[in-house]
Amino acid sequence: MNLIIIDDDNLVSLSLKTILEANEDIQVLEIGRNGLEAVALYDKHQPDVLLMDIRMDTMTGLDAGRQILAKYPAAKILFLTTFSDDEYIIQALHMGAKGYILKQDFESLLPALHAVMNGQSVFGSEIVTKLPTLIAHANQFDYLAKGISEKELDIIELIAKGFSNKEISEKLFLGEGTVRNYLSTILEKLELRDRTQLAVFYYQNR
Amino acid sequence: MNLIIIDDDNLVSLSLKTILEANEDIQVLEIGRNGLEAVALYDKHQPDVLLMDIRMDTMTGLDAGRQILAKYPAAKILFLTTFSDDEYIIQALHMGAKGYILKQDFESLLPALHAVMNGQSVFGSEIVTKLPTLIAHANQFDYLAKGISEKELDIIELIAKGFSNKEISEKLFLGEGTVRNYLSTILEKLELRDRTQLAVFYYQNR
DNA sequence: CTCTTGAAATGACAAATGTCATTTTTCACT
DNA sequence: AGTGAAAAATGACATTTGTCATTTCAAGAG
Repeated sequence: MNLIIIDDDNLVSLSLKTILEANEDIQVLEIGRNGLEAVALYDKHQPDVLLMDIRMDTMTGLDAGRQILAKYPAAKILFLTTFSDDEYIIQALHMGAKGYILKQDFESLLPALHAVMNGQSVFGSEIVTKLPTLIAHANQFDYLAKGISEKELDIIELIAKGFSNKEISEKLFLGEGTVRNYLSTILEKLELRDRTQLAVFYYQNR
Repeated sequence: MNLIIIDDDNLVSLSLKTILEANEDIQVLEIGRNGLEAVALYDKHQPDVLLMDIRMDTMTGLDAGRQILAKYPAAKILFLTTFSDDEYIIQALHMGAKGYILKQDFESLLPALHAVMNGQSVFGSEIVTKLPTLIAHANQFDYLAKGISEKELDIIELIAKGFSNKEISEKLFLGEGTVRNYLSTILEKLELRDRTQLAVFYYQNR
């Protein structure tokens, strides 16, 4: 099995190489230090599996992965992560990575590699348990980008829980009319018509 | 590595056993034919990994898995499936299964087992790609169970898209008042107060 | 044919909602 | 203290929404 290892910490790459090559059927073709090198090296060798750190300086592992998969859709990419970088997991999944496991977990690496080699996807179990909630929190709509203030966001969230203007005004210590005004501007900013559409929007963008 | 295999098709179990035991470090302790036997056999042997079909006659693999995990939280259960039984995947995940792979995929089985043995979770890649949508569609609320009719369901869906009563009445060729009446009874059945709460309910239960 | 039943409609009403122009309050800044 | 700009409130208004009692209509059962 041919591998390429990418990690910005040379020590990590080298120890991985040593550990893995102790196994006779594994060959580490080359080692890279960042996303750019990952793309180049993949192009050069087209290894069976690409073992890559996710957070690196020059180019993140995700970007590199995307580029590689664009060119080689069948590429098998296994991400290494120091601790569970929650934010990246979904993206990695969505991108088409074959797995996501902890660096520390030396013994797991070998079987994981074999599994990936055979077309499976492998995830550390801590990660799998988190998956449902992670997916839920992904794809968040960026309200702030649309010029929506903190207070407006509060109101959006309360509407998305089904509260009436009156209830919202009480919770936020505002006049009911004020809440109505806020809602009015929110609707305008998001180009929606009424509170129900707002609730729908809220749930469809997350 | 000690295994127990559960499958209602004896032929499957036996061929699996043969294939796996060709590998010297694997022992199949015993074979079972349904969920009940799975629980009993797990109790008896407490194997390293339990390899189990998901859909079986007497007791489904999921139920068996749940019972086993209740008693042995560290149990490693790897589900086998004929084709991608979409409905079960989420449940299996949520239950704490260590994996979910296709029966046909003989070569994958061995590395998958080793990965599981080492604390990873393994999934066929077809399954991983589906995951996001699957999770979205899981947890569907059973409207029919609450005595909600087809037409009422239509209306719920339209409200959950943000349409007004007028718009709904046009789409459904009903009077606007009729739509209001329908909504009224829907709200009562689901113990909600207004259309916004209905939309919220809709999105939170799926 | 009549009776029953359920779907669809009507009309009337109170309450909630959304819009808009205007005012009051607050608070930071000089 | 005085000024300007947000933030919050007010009041008036049209519209939508939800509730309820009642009516209409069609289809199937007897």
